[in-house]
Amino acid sequence: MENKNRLLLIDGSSVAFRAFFALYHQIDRFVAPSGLHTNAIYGFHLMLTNLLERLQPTHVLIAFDAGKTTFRTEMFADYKGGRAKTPDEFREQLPFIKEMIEKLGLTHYELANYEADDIIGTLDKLAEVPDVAFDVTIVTGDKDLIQLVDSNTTVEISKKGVGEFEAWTPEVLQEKMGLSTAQFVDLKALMGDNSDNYPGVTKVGEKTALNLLHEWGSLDNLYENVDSLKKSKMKENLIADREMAYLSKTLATINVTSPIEIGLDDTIYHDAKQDELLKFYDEMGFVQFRAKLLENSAENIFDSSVKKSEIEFEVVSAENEISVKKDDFFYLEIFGENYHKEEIVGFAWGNADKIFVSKDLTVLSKMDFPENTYDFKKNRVLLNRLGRELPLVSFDSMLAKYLLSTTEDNKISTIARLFASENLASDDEVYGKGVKRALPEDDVFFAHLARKIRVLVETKEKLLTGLSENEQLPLLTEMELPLAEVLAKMEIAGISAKQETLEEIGAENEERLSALTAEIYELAGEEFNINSPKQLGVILFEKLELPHGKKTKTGYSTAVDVLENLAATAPIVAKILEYRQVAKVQSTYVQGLIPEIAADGKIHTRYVQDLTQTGRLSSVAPNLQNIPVRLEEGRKIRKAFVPSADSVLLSSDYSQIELRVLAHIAQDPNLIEAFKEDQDIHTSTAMRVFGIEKAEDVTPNDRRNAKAVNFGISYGETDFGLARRLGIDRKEARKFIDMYFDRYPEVANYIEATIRDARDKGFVSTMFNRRRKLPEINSRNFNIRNGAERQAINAPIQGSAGDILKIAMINLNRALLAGNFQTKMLLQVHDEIILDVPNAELDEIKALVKSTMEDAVELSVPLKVEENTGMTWYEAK
DNA sequence: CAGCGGTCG
DNA sequence: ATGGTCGACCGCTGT
Repeated sequence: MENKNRLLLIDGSSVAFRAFFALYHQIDRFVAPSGLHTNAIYGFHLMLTNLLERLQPTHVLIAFDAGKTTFRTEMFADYKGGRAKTPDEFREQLPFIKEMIEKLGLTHYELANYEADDIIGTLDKLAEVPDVAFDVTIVTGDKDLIQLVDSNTTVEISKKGVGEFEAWTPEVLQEKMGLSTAQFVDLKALMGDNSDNYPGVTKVGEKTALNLLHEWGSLDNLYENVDSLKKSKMKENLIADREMAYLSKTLATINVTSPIEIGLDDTIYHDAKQDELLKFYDEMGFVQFRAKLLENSAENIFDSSVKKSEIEFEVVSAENEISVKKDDFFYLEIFGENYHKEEIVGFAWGNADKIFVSKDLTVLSKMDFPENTYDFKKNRVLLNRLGRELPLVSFDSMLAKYLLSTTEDNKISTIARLFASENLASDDEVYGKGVKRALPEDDVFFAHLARKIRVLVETKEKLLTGLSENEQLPLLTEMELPLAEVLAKMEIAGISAKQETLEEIGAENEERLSALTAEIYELAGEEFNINSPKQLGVILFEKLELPHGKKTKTGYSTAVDVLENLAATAPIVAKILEYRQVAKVQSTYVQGLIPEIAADGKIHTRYVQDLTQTGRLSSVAPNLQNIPVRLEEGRKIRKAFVPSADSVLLSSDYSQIELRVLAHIAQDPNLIEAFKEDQDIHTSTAMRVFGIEKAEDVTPNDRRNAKAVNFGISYGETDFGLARRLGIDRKEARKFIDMYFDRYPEVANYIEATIRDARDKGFVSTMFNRRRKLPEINSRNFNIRNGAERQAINAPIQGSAGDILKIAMINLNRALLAGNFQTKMLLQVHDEIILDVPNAELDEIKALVKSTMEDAVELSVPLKVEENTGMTWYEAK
């Protein structure tokens, strides 16, 4: 297999046509400076780069149809007749596609009187010479070429979009249609081809044709035995259309001996013609491709010899005098992500005139730090480990970029791609990936660090301008930056976790797991891996023949809702559910958390501040925002989290913050009233939606239904989803939702207005101007568009709630400092804060936290905070 | 590395 | 008719 030649054959005509329609909806966005439409050119390029990267071919040929008339039209005048005229916007792009192919270092070819298919078939045949050993991949939009699949040839049919292909091999053909390669043409002979406009046999479509071939094996054999068919309309049609069937077969058959004037050697994949390609991209207005090409990287698929622009820097060590200007940028480098553990491997600072780099950590203990950085929180934690307190900066490029757009990551190389004049190689490219990751030679390493500084310096103004245009500057300077300082403090503090407690739980779990395993094997009658959904599916739904519900892409679903329906009738299922519960706690929370306890007996999570689409935080290594609470089984884990000496844990959480935010944003009078009067919101909704007069007449079931509706609304839930979740009739669910909107009309208006606004502007905003872009909101794909609409409804609600807690944390941090308290914030879990409170401060702190959180912002409804204390996190809930 | 499953708000 | 609830992280399996 190794060193094999790989030939990629592309049906250029059909792929270009696909590309044209894939991006047709955005045709007005794809216009070159000259006015030429470029959607097909652009899409073709995308498909091409995708294929080249994935398949790594050594030889490539892109074949095109030569013109309207071919040998096939001579045989059958109507061949490809009746087709709609190709759109002018498409035809005008074809010459440019061919030009682009040449500049990319690839070959295209067309031949008078023959179709692209025939060129491809002929080359495919040439590549079959035994000792040349080619792997051939054919890419097309047209199923006809499937007739070429064999052990060396795969045919990929382009599906939706520009990146999706369906691979056909002899095995796939057998599996999907029950046909051999040779039978494929007979299929076309019988069923004809609508788009090529040859009819095959009257009234015979794919289904009938397949049945006939499965029975008779081939067209020839079918016609040899046609008389023995029992009398039917189909028999008459077969006999009457015999000639047309054979003509169709001829038309469908690809000519693999076309008189082409090129050979395999002409298709060798050369390097791109860089300068010409750049010029071409400029003409087309392809900024992204241009940037990608300029990105001087090993990964660059065109050419790895792109010149990097020079970078100047000075290497500094402890003996040197250290010069830092206030408005310099600085940047600390570590290998890996976990700045609580990893060492600083280098750092840099500077401005547009002068950049300094160093590896000497003693420099860090002496230098003053400037006011601009990238990822303040990381720098604060790293320097804290060196015993230095990094003063708060005034600008953080990572946070600025995150606020501007959450669609991409916020790496410096990404910032460069979007905002700088020149791209920056990614860390993976410079340092290597996985086991190969290593510190490069000093000159390479320092140059990379210096380039990072150069990008940060160059892009600051653009980022600031962007924020200012969006009215997001306060979000950076008054929210994310001060928050970064608070989060750093929390991460550094960590939360004490008792390994013994986890081990005790672990030992218990192990015993239960082995007992459960034995019982499950007994009930199954054999041993298998209970953790494998695949093996489990076979046991439950094949061996034990339990009724299977939904299926997944890879087999039967064994998800909890499926199993719960079976638990009552099948004892093994109940045991499996119990096993799953224990196994989850054991692997993720016992075995997962123990190694995360640091030498100081604490767990130091990292809050990722620049990730979520809505503005929430996330927590990693470990995630302390999903410690079990719902089921007692897992909730025990919380017993391992304890306060420091002479202190307690205080947990303060906002009650119903998202619904309160919804009430405020939507300005719905009924919802506002309910919260103002401090009614139980689910009971209140039950009364309004179900028309119940007195609160005491609301049954637990009514309240449960109302609660489901309340939550579902802010997610944009449909009647189908609500019905499934509540186990009720879909019609009834519809009634609930309609009644809800009737009783809370402004909520209905909010949803409608938000979606309209999103369509209009392409993004939605929180109360504090945090944005979420929604590029899919105008998608023509029903599912994608609906998904974006639900995100549009939810993001301002979830995001505003997140913003409010961030404000509360900042204010609380200030209040704790001002009051000189020893109390420490430890954790944040989306709507709650967990604090370590010395007993002596408890009363005062409880009041302070509550008021700070409740007064974080003034809404049309009051914010309400509930508190719990305990000697473990388990008790403080 | 993707897919499944499960944990949280 | 379609598919049908938002936002996250992590462990295990199987290729």
